Amino acid sequence: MRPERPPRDRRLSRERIVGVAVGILDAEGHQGLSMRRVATELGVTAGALYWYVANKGEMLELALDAVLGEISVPAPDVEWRRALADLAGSHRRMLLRHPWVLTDLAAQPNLGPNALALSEAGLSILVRAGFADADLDAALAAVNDHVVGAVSAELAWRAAMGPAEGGPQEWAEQMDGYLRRLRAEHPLLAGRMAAASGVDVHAESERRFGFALECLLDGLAARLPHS
Amino acid sequence: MRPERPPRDRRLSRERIVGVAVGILDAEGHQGLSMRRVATELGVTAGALYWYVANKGEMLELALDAVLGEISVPAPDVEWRRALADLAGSHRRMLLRHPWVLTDLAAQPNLGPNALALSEAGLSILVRAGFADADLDAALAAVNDHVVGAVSAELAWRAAMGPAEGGPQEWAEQMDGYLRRLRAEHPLLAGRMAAASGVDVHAESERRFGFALECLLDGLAARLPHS
DNA sequence: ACCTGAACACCGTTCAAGT
DNA sequence: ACCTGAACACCGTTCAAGT
Repeated sequence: MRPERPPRDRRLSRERIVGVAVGILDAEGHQGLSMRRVATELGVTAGALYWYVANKGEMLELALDAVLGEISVPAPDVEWRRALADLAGSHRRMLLRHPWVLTDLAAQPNLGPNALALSEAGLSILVRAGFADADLDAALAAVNDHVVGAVSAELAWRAAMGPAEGGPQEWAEQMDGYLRRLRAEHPLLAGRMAAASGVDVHAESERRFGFALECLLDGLAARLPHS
Repeated sequence: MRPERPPRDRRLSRERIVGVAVGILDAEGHQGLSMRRVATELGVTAGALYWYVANKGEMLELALDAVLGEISVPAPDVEWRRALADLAGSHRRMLLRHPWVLTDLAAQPNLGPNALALSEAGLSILVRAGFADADLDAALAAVNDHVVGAVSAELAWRAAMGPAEGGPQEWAEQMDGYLRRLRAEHPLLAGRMAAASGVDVHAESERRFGFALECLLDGLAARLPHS
């Protein structure tokens, strides 16, 4: 009990900065992240960060590449369809852990070391499958795009279900009136929303993710040069 | 020449507000949008906006639904694969016109009238194709996710190519050193990047978009109940 | 080399007060 | 009903000055 806390490296560093940045982003999203907040969390003044980082944008780039490192690359002897599905699954789980990444992906160029390693891993799987040249690029893009798009939709769905404030009763009444109007103008959608009201968002999202991925893999397999 | 300008409705309205908001977002992205900026562009004080709009978030929601209305829905007698491809294409072009939408889609629930109409249109095409129940949802999600993911990747690519400041010479030298290091650690990626250096980003993005979409449609067709 | 403290030019939002 | 003007609590970023 002698030292109140272990001194734990009072010294600043890029690593420590992006560490707390990722922590804040995970907990509170982009809204909660400010240079001043990161600084105080490190027991330091805002201006001090600019010794290690050019600006907020660079800090975000570093945070982005840091979490890209969490994606696990399948072993090189796994069959290509399985390997691609595993890679996509790991990619998806990482995006669900760090939802703020999606907002960055659309804007930032994203050329950090982990991003490059990830692309190389995807390419090697598709080369093993038999793809080459322009189709190789298109195939990798197809899988990556599906992951990004699917997680984007899953998060939006979760956010739409989230604000169940005022008890489920008020929400149900509000939804009831909403559905009644909907049934008149958009009958198909109303039917699907009614069917979706009881499902587990997480499980259903995972099912849809797999469904589209299998469609995609079937389509890719059919386009293999000599098969 | 008598009146300096036509009086053009000095009165504020939700419509006029989201109109200039969309204009600013198109021209300068999320970074350029502020309540104060919108206000001065309307010749008014920032506080005045709060009479028509609860906060910045609501203004963004309205802007999002406004541009969703630009997507054109194919006629109900078009064959389903063609109809789905047309709808996806129109969706894609709208996202390329308003890149800021992608940042919103990941966060905002997006349940405005135009969003609902769009979902209904997609569902009706897939019902016509023969899908039902859970597969119907998954099929629609698959197509939408592909559009969102593909445009996201296209914009990131364009942004990465964009900052060709200091002349193409400096950029080429920088890229040269980069590629040399890349060739050692990531040979496949280095090869693809070299091959991509001369291509037209717009045309190649469109090709990849179509490639993955055809893969997806093949996969969907194979999963039709009785075919 | 590394950090503080203060400043600058911004934000979103609220709200009395005017008309 | 609709808008102003001022205020509040924030931002990112810079930069002299300290150590």
